[in-house]
Amino acid sequence: MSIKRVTSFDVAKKAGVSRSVVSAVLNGTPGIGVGAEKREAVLKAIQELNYQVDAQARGMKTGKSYCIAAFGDMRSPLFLQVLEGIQHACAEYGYHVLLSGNQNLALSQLTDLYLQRRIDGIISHDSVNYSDDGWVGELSASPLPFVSIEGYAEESEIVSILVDYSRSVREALDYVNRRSDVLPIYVQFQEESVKDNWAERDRREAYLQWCTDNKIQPSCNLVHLDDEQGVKQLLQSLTKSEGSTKLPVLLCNWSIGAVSIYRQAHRLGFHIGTDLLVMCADHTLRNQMHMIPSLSVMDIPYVRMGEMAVHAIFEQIQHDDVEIKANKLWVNAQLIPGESA
Amino acid sequence: MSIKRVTSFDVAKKAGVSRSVVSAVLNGTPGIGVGAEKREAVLKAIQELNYQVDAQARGMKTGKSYCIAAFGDMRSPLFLQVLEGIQHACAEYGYHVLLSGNQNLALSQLTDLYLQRRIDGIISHDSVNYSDDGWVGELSASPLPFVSIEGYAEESEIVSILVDYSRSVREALDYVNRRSDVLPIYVQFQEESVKDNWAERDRREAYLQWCTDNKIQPSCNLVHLDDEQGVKQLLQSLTKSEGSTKLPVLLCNWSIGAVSIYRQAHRLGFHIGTDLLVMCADHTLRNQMHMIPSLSVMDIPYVRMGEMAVHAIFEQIQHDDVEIKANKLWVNAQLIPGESA
DNA sequence: ATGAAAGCGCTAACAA
DNA sequence: TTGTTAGCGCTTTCAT
Repeated sequence: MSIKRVTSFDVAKKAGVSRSVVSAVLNGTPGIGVGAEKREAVLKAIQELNYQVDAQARGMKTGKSYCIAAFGDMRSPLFLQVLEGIQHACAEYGYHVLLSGNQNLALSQLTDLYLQRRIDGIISHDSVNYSDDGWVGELSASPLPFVSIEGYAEESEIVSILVDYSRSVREALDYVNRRSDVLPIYVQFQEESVKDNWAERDRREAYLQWCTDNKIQPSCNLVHLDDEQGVKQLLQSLTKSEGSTKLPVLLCNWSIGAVSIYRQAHRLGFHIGTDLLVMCADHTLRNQMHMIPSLSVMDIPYVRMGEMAVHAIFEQIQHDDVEIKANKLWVNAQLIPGESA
Repeated sequence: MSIKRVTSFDVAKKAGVSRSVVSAVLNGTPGIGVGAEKREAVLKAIQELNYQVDAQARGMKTGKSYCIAAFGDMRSPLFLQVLEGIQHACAEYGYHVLLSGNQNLALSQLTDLYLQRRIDGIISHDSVNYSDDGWVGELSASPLPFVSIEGYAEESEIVSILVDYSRSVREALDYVNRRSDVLPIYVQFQEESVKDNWAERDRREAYLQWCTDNKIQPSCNLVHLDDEQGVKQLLQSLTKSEGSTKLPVLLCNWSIGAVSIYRQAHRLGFHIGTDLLVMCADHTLRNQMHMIPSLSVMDIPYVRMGEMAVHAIFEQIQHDDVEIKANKLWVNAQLIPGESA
């Protein structure tokens, strides 16, 4: 037998009231008034006994667990930022966060978690092109609130927090364009596993549109992430057109691409920041300060996206009456200037 | 009223047995034999009804929650690695992870969490010099299993997972020393907020001892992290002694220090990897691949440390009989070679 | 080997 | 306004 737990009964006894009064004081149950002195007595007893409600017992009654599950790729540092936001926002609601890395846990198993733990909601950090029809189906069959971060962009049923990538590109371009005579060149790095998706399209098209608006001849380059030769050739092509007085600026979609560019520039003897500017439209690698010279990037506010997801979850929890509303929440990347552009 | 839950009663009814049999099948309760056919029937009913035990109800009976809490700095990418290990190992035990960032939650509040949620254990990711006497006291008063990662090194009561920093330095030195005629120079970066601690001492002393063993004149340098001048002077001092045929190797305690070194080397026109080698005795920044040239580092296996912490927790849970045992578990850093050394 | 029954601590409907 | 009571779903004696 373990140590005796302090229960609401003990509190009630000490305060000279019944357990329901204790419960009412704790939960502020509407429709039940509690006299001021009684309330004081209860509060005092709680203090003195160091009473804490048993979340499991409470959950048993209410059918809730006061927990939300966070699901994402445990190897991606971005997920930690998301978690930070989730944790922070949940704390405000008195909720806790149950971690569900997607290494060994498939999304479908989350349904079981829901059944076992009575999770009150799920926040999933997905890749930008992610969408799972099966999951959408399961979800619509259950009353479990769900919010995706970065995923399900084209699935209007699902609430998701999305980044306005078009805008991030425009802001980046406006930033580099503050210097006169720059020639922005877009570099879209690609990876086998990541197919073209709306985010890449948005960025590319924002670049093209911006060039049109600013009467600049666009140059859009697709390069595979491992393709060192490709980057090298791109850099060399810049030298050829050196006749132009314009300062070339490489704007790349992923900050990991900057590593390749720096590497080749280093080999070719180009000085980034003077011969050539570099700017990244995202900051996935979080290497802004680690690059030399430091990188100018558009930082994506993952922490805030985590917080927003929590608020969106609670909106679903509270208004379970079906309202017509936009299920997509958009956030903006923020410029972090560095020495590279 | 929400959707009716499938309970063990439903399963029992469908299988034509009583609830206790269902429970016995589920938990393999010792001392209770269940006939083969009955067992089959129960299993089949569970399948068909898609029954899942209610963790809260179970927890209520057993006094456990099948959850462990993970506590750490949500802004440090290292913590995510730890979480990955924790999550992974917990899954094997059928446990879940409750996240407790230390942003808004003080360690003392964890006690409340324990009372509320009946947490079965706590894993805390601490800084290397961390130790909180008050917490040690609270802990000894409660039966709550606790394991610290990187903290409480000098607190023999507490179980902690620690890194053998001496060894990481020796391995790094042996690695650079494979080339003939290198001159290893130790650089200890310092930060206001981080005082000298056992880990720094271990590294420094391992360096000095190694130099003695290898009959090399040691050079141990303390530099403040922001002290660009200091790094610059250090690099310049290397040129002066250029008369020596030895290739200087800077071994630094933190991989963040490499950024400063690269930056100054870049300014002074030194080529890292040829004029000068650089090696880091840890990999806190996780910038191995992002540096140009790529960095040689000793990587600390935080994922595994997380897993080990979970195993240590379960050892405490299972053997609650007090055994005499070593409370400190040591792990080794692993060499990741790069181009810098 | 199996079933009946007693709670775990809480909340909410109801009775006073 | 306050106290009584009936479960929530499970595990675990204790009888059978």
